[in-house]
Amino acid sequence: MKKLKETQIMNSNELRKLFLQFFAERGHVIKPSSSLIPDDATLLFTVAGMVPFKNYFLSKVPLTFTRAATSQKCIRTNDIDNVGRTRRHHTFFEMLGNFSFGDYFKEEAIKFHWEFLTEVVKIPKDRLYVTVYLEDNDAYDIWTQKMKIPADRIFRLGKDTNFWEMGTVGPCGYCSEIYYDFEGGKKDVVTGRDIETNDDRFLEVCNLVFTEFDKRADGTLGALKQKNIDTGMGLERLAAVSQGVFSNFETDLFMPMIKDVAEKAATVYGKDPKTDISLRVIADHARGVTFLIGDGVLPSNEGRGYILRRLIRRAVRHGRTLGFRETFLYKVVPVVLHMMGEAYPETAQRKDYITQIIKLEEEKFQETMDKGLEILNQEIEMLMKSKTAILPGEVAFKLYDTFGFPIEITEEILNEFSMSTDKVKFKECMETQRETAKKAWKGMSVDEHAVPEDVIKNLPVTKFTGYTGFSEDGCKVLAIVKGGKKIASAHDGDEVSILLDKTSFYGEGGGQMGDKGIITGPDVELEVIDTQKTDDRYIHRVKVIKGSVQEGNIVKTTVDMDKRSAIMKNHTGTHLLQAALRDILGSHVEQAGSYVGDDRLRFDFTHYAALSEHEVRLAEKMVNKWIQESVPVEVEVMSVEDAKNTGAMALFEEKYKGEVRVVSVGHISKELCAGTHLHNIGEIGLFKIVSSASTAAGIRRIEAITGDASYALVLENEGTIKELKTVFKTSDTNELKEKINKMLREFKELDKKVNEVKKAGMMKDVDEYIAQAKDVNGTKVITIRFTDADKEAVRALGDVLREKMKKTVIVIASTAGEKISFLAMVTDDITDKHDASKIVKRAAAICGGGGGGKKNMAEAGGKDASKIDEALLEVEKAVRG
RNA sequence: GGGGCAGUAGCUCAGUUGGGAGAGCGCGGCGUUCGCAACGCCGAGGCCGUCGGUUCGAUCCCGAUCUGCUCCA
Repeated sequence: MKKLKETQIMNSNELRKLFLQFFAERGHVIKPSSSLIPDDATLLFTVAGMVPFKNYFLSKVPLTFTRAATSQKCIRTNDIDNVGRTRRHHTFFEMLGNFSFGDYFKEEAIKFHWEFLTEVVKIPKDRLYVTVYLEDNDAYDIWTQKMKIPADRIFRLGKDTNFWEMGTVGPCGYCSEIYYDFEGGKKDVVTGRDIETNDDRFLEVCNLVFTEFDKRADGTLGALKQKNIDTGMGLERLAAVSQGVFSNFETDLFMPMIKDVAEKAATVYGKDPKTDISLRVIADHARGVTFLIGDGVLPSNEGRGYILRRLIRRAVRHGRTLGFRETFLYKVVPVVLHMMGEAYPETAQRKDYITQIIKLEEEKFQETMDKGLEILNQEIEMLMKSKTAILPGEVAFKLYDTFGFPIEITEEILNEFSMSTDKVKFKECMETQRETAKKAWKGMSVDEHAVPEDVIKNLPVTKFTGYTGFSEDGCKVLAIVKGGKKIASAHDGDEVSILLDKTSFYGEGGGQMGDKGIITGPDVELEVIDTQKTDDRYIHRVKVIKGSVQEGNIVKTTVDMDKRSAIMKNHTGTHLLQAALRDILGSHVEQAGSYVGDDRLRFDFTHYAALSEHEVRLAEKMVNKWIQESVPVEVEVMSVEDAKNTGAMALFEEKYKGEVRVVSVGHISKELCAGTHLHNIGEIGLFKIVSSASTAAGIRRIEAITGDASYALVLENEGTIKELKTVFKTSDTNELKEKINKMLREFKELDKKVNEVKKAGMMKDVDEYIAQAKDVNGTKVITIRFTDADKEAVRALGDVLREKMKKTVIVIASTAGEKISFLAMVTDDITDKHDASKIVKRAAAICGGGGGGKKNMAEAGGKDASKIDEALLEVEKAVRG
């Protein structure tokens, strides 16, 4: 390992701080790292530093600042298989970035970064190379003329590396990158191709993106309204350069975990390439899972939770190659947070919770592994018997696909038996699975009620007036949309979406469902079925009941008051429930989703164990106690910073909006929330929890009702009990319980007795039946007829007879209501001559039925009861042959 | 969103040409024993996830649905 004397060695905490400080001094607003879960449904994770600023770049929100800088935590899993094998691939990483929204452009961006790298981090200039886009003369000139970079250190490269675009259309632009030369001081000639391909030697330290174009659908480039700067400098790479190590993993960001895990596995990093990979994977994934859980992701079978689960399982799997057989990953969390706690105090605070979740998931994976091992061992046994050494690929795939047993472990174990698996076939199975999933995905239909983006973008933000009132007069119709297209007017019976300049209808958001109600105009009446919200534009889904409506009309919005007030009761109730749960279970309880409707409320929250009956009752009791105190609800509008200072709970990621609403209920609860709330919690009435369940490991769900709904439930329950009391002829509830219990007990006993008596009744005649036996060609035949006999008793009788007799055919016919059933038995000594199944079939056929069974015992049914005797005679014929 | 597997006693599970619901552990009682461990004997405990279809008859076959596990997106 080559130490670079010239570069000042700095630890990553210092580097992060210096970067932000550097840009703060240059007029940038420093934003805290946004959550790994972006406020953007199209993205699974925050994959780059610019993600939280997406709406700024797209001019979707008004700018309150034009320069910003962040150290942003990111997750990328697209080339997860490379993690651990290379020096640079990570799932979790931090991106240092500075951004300009229509403020400074190329020159400053270049100057800032050059200055930061050479003067703050003190990287020698002769170790740095620069790239620009082929046609970007501006950037080229800035580098050569203003920055005085020799021309032989600048390369013009193509689209792959130096042109940035977000998708097929939209903002895009040229990039300029700065590379670090690990082998600086060599006298050889460096070419652009070296920079592109020799990543052992040249490391991209930062990427400066100059967004100035708007790519149209036809591929041509237009000018963007505002020119933006988006830069990214990987902290891990910067640390490697500053600390003079080739691999990111050898920096202080990873070594503590690697050392810790190596020590516990009784090995040393650098000893064996195979264990080194595992150590790196674990160090990397430990960071990823810590922050994912810290940001509220929980292991599950889909979406983000699934990625998290995969990371945990990959790490555990690599732990196995290091020799761990017990849980170990959760013990790495404190090491991660020891390093990162300074920069991410909120995550460090949740250490116990994160540890707990990982431990649970590790244990769960242990279970699925045990299960898989069992199956694999059976397969191996079969292979040994058949003297083959190759496990079919389909079997390996099934083990993986159905039972979640990792293919690597399958291979590892097979190896111990000098066996292998058909990996080609395995991959084939994987591919078909992938394709079928993709095909099914394409079949998704687009929402026909969706309002196209260009309509939204050209309208002003809707003013919501519904916090204070239910109806609003003088609202102007700005757009009417049907089937994804803007239309001029809508008429009787039409179902359309309508956008207004202001409205009293709440658009679905923050778990609270959208309002319903009516919109009326001079000669129109619209029924509002639902209200949605996109980029702060409220979309009313309406049905035209009467008349017609057109753009420019002035209308009045009137929310369905009964429904809305039920929603408000449920929403304020949800806040109280959360407060109670945090009080009872602990501060790790956090909202993991919610639904606030007019019928009920549903609250999902993080908690590692199922709630006991007692805890549920306790929460309910606590909420009701508060309600009886009739505490007023206060709403304050303030800046995000002020809100945080008051200690309000931010349920969701702040959205870089100027102002937020803080909803507080006395000393009980204080949350950032855009929903509609009551004036006083006393209005809730009775708060009743109706169910407590789990939706995934580590996540619980409580459903509750309030107001009229909970009162209705009480009435209903009361009615049921009253009815029961009438039936059981008692007026006392305790007596009712006793009576029911007593009755159940008695019924069971009676049922038993009746069966016994029936059985005994049949049994007492056993000797008589035996005496009745007819001899048919040397075989005895016993036929019996019962009415209303118990099936079990009939069988018992048959058993007794069969045991007592030899060379005998027994057929018992019995009726139960309309139906007839036959039971035929043949003693074991003559099953070679007579078949109970055949006999019973012949007999049942007479009565219009069929049946069958085994040779010594068979059953059949029939319909025509008048022919039972005839059927029994048929038995004799059958025996006769 | 799509596919695979599973759902049977308190727990872990077995149960095929569709025809009498089982084992082990645990629990209760009795016994051998000074006592414990151990063993033996007896016993309680089941709408075979839910609903529908086929059938004379379904734990079993078919369909739907719910729940859990798992892979893919």
